Amino acid sequence: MSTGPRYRFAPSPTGMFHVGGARTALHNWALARQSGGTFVLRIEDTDEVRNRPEWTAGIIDALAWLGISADDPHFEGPLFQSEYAAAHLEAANRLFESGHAYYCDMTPDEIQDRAKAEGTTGYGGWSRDRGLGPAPGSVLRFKVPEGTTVVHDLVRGDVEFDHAVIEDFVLVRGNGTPVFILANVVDDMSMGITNVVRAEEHLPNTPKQQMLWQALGHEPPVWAHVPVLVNEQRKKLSKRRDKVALEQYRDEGFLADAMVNYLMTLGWSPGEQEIQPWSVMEQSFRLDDVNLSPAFFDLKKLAAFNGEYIRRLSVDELVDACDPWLPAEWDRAVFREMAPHIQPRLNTLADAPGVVDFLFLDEPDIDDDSWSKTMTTEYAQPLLADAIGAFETCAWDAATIKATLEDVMGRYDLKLGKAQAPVRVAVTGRTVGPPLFEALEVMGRDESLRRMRNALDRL
RNA sequence: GCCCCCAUCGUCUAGUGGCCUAGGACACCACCCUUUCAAGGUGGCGGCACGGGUUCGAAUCCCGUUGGGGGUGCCA
Repeated sequence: MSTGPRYRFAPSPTGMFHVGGARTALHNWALARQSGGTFVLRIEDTDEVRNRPEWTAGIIDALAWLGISADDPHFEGPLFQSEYAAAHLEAANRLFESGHAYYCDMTPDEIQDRAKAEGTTGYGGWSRDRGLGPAPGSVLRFKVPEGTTVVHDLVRGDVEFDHAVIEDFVLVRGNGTPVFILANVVDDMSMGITNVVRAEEHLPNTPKQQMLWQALGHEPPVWAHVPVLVNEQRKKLSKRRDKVALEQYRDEGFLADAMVNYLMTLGWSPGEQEIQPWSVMEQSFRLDDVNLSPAFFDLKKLAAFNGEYIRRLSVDELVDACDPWLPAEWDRAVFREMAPHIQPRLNTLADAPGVVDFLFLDEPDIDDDSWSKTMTTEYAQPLLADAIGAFETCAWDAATIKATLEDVMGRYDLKLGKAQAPVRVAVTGRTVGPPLFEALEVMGRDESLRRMRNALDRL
């Protein structure tokens, strides 16, 4: 095990794995690896009603997809918070014994009523001096001392919080279970975490957690709060209304490398060239350089990155990558022949089948608009007939097929752009698609001619 | 309401007092290339929120205003 700094990523398994979480994980991963430290994965599975085992598996799978997994010696875990419940309660008890915390038997309703009566909001520390002991239904609250707490944040600098505005927060619920703020700190302490890098939404928790570290007799970790990711309305990305599931992007044919690269450009810049391999970004990432403003998760730019990464794939890599999106019965050898031609036309791997499906269907799926646009011209029928005649005997390779059609179209005073259209629609069903002559070559003379004759019959 | 954070093209960013008539990328537009559509090439549009300071000099420092965000749970 490494002796360097210990970072951690501590998601809760309450839903699909969030792209924001993915970015935070990447930050921690880069920092841990560049410093020869450790990345601890801790699953915070203490919310019994919202937890689901499949979400935990989803987190681990998604991280592995990004390249963060136990295969790497810098990775430690997964550790499960639920297994440390005894330590959380033991810490809570120590806090009570040392006078840093006290019990309170007021219900939420009673607290609200009293606050209303006194014209204040929140909890007023009313049970501080009542000397209550543990009892069923009572909560343990932290006794926030007077003064201020300064959080030294590597991204934001020093942030000062006045204790007067921090109420005595709950550490242990009435049902005896610890809350996040306590469990999180106790685990970080016992796991020897030295650096906490997380999203900005946790910044308001930080003074409370820092007080807990100190009350428990430890030096707090180095903090860093990176800005949140937002949607087009500039609201924090939410699982409910935004498309945030990393799994979903994977299933739609986004490449892990593209996703990783894009995520890293949110709130940080890898330099003049923003398309960079992970090996480079991992070493150059610095918290000092992280932006302070929320960043919009832009699907269009992600897609552009993805297209760029797809174009950089070798043909073999592309064919392999597309495989999960291709119907099992499609001939991979045929697909492979077309792969180089569709490569620059793909934004996602999931686009692949739709671009070449005509090669594998028994009959082309004729698009009505395409048909009416190209087949209603006066030259469509004679040109198709002539092309069929010429194609019956010419050599069957893309260059010759092209030359043959060019020869035919000369009789109609057409440019290639116009002349290829009826053939394209007859064979592929659409006006747009991969290069036609290459597609014809791959499809073969017999099937190409059959489709052209069928189209001719319809005219 | 209260606390905290933030503010460069539509978006992501470079920029840490003079290299800035503010650079790049995505998006958008035009042209070129072209076998349709892409890809590629070239060019264009477009920004330092506002007002005060400090300074010989400010996108960069300070203050205020405005605007945005996060948090205010016996969720995490």
